[in-house]
This record gives sequence, C-alpha cells and structure tokens, in this order.
Amino acid sequence: MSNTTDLNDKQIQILHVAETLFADKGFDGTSIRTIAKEAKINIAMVSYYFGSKERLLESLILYRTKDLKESIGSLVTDDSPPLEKINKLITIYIHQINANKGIYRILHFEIATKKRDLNLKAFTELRRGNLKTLALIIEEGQKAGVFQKEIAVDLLTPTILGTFFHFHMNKAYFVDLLKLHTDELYENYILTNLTKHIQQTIKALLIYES
Amino acid sequence: MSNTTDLNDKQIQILHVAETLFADKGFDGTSIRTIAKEAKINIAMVSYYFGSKERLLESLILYRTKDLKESIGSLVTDDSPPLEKINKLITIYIHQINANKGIYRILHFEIATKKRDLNLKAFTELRRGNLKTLALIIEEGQKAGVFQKEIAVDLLTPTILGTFFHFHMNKAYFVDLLKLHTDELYENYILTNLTKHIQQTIKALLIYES
DNA sequence: TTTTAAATTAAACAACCGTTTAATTTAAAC
DNA sequence: GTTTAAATTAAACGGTTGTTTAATTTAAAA
Repeated sequence: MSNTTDLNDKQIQILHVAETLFADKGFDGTSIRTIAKEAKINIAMVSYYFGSKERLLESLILYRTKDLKESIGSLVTDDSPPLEKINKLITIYIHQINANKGIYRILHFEIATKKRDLNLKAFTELRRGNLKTLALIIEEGQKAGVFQKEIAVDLLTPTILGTFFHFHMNKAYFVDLLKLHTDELYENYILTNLTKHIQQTIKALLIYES
Repeated sequence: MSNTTDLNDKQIQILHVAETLFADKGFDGTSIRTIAKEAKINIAMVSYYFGSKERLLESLILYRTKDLKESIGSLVTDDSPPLEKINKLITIYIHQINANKGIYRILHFEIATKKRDLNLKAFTELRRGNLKTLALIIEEGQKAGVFQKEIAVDLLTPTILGTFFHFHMNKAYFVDLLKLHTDELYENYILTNLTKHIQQTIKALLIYES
C-alpha cells in the first residue's frame, strides 16, 4: 500500500512489467490481468500493493523520474567552454532518454492526453530546472561573445528533444528509411549520427549571424 | 458499410466526433458508446456504417490524410530561391499540421503503439514523397552554392516536425511557461515565433560553415 | 511453539466493452 | 399506393474491465 518510496522487490518487479506494457500498448490498452500474467502474480496484488491501476501508473512515474534529477544540473559547475557544455547537455539528454525509453514514451503520451490529470509536478519541476541550467549556459556563452545575442532559449529544448523524440516515436519509419534493421544499428545511429546532427543544429543556431 | 471514399453526411459527422475523442482520450480510451452519445446516434450505427471500431479509425485516417497529399509537392515547380522554398515548406508543414491537429495527434500515437498494426501505407508514401521534394530543394541549393555540402537530409524532417510536435504535445507546459493563456495567443505564437524559430534553425544548419 | 501480521489466492462483483440481433421506422423506387 | 431497400432503434450477446471479497498460505514476532 506504499505511496511514496518504500517499494519492495515484488512491487518493483510489477512496475517493470507495467512499464514495458504501458510503453508498448498504452495505459488504456493494457489490462491489469495482462500485467499480472506477465509478472506472474495474482491480479489482486496490483490493488493490494498500489491501490488501483491509476495509482500504479503514478507510482511508476514517481519511481522512474526520481533518478532523472541530477545529471543536467551538474553542468553548471563544469568548467569547459560554453559550446562544449551545450554538446555535453545534448549528449546527456539523449543518453538519459535513450536509457529510459519506456517511461519517456509513457510520459510523452500521458502529457498529451486529456483523459487523466496525473500529478506531474515533479516532472515539470525537473524540466524547469533543466531549462534554467540551459539558460545559464547560453548567457555565459553570450557574455563570452561566442553565442549570438538573440536566442529563443525556450525553444531550444523543443528542438533538441523534439528532434530526438520524433525519431524515436517514428522508429519503424526511420529503421526502414535508413536501413537500421538491427537494434544495434539503430542504437548506434542514435548515439552517433543523430546526436551529432542535433549538436550541429544547435551550434549553428547559436553562433550563426542571421 | 463503405470502405473507400463514399461517405455520407452522417458518416462524416461520426468521423468528426471520433477524431476529437480519439485525439483527446486516445483510441483505447474512447468507447463506441461515448462516440455515439456525443454524435447523438445509436451505438449500432458505428458497426453499421464502418464495420467495427478499428475500421472506423482506419476510415478516419483515410478520410483525413487524403487531403494532405498536394501542398508540399507544389514547391518543386515554385521558382523562388532555395532558402525561400525551405521557408515555404516549413510554413506549409506547420499550417497543415496546425489545421489538422486532431488526426496528427492520433497518428502520432498510433504510429508509436505496438497494439494495432494499421495500414498506414498511404501516410508513409506521403512522407516519402515530401522527403523527396525536400531532397530536391536541398540539392538545388547546394548546386547554387547557397547551401552547405554535407547535410543530413533525412534528419531535417525530424528537426522541423519534431520541434513543432514537441511544442504541440506539451501544450500545457508551454502555455504556462510562455504565458499563452488564451487559444489565440497560443495559435499566434505557433504561427509567428515558433515558425520563425524553426525557419531560423534550418537556415543556420543549411548555410553555416562548420 | 504459539500468536499475529503480511502475502497470496480463487472467486465473485458490478460495470463496461464491442458487436449482433431482430423489429421498426423512414425514405426511395416503382 | 404499393413495394423494396436503407436507416434507425432497443435489447441482448458473450467477453473483458478494474476492484473487492473472504479464505488460505506464508512468514515474522512473541
């Protein structure tokens, strides 16, 4: 019946199964019975441990977003030049989302749907924090004369994350288009080509005189 | 029972209601009974006209994507300079998606989900066609010496559409962040600021020497 | 070892799901 | 006006949904 952080092994096992299923079939497309079967537990255990299906989702989001806090913020104390910081930030973003594909796919849909209004305060705060870090780096680069003066900081994240998400959400299409027919090829493309493309895009945007 | 294009007024009315509901609550989150109630018809009419709920979705996608074909292709015969063509292409993209928010939201999710494998051949062909048009424009710009030599054409669309979709899918977050508290302000921001940002991003990427 | 609490189970609950039925109404064709 | 087809309806179908129950097993505390 835990509602915060005290999750036992069995609860975590359920969360992992639920994560995969929610990511693949959506929340409404996944039944408690399917989760139970996959996790090899009795269907009553979900209600017993989490209270309800929707509370299970909330627990999952909380469980997964807790780990995401750090990483980006650490760039503030980093002492590399601004552009390098930006490249690091992009790399961190991609690695982070790539390593947490499931929950990000779930969040991506849950944020867009009007059906449930989940408490995503923690996630929103994470985003706000990351945005502040980004703004600081941009400002630093501008003061150093490396970056352009007029930059829409609020729209950099949509370009960074949007490019990646669009690629990620349309996996089947790009796998076919770019002939990435194994998981390894696909993963590799993301960590090299796609990452470089996003870094180059942001770099061009930041230092190009228009 | 129509399966191609012969839709009567009542069928179209049903499709419009279904589009809004599917976009808001997802396909699995919307019941035939809800559609029927909203459209003020008997629940049996959906099966009567479309055969099944899934076929209703297919009809909706077909009905909506039919109109999308033209627009982009017309740029091939356009005689403005390459960069202007790119800007036009971006404007067309944004207007098109913005005017068809519902179906794009549905497609965005349906493409990502593993639950149903709908026949999205028509949509894939549309994308392939648009990509070819884009490649032609880039090539033209390169030959004219306006664009850089090394450009990952396949990744331009993820940046253009990804930026817009990310903004669009996270509406609540950006409405709050950018204080766009009326629909008019929001729409206006998309058609001016966001459009300009995407155009500037692509421009920088295309002509910036790295 | 006995007591007490936690974990697990099968079964049942009512509500809802997509779909089909058979009867009735409406409109078109003759 | 009669015939015929299309549209519409209420009701029922079997199946699935999330959740709760009460009984049983397992494990921890005494």
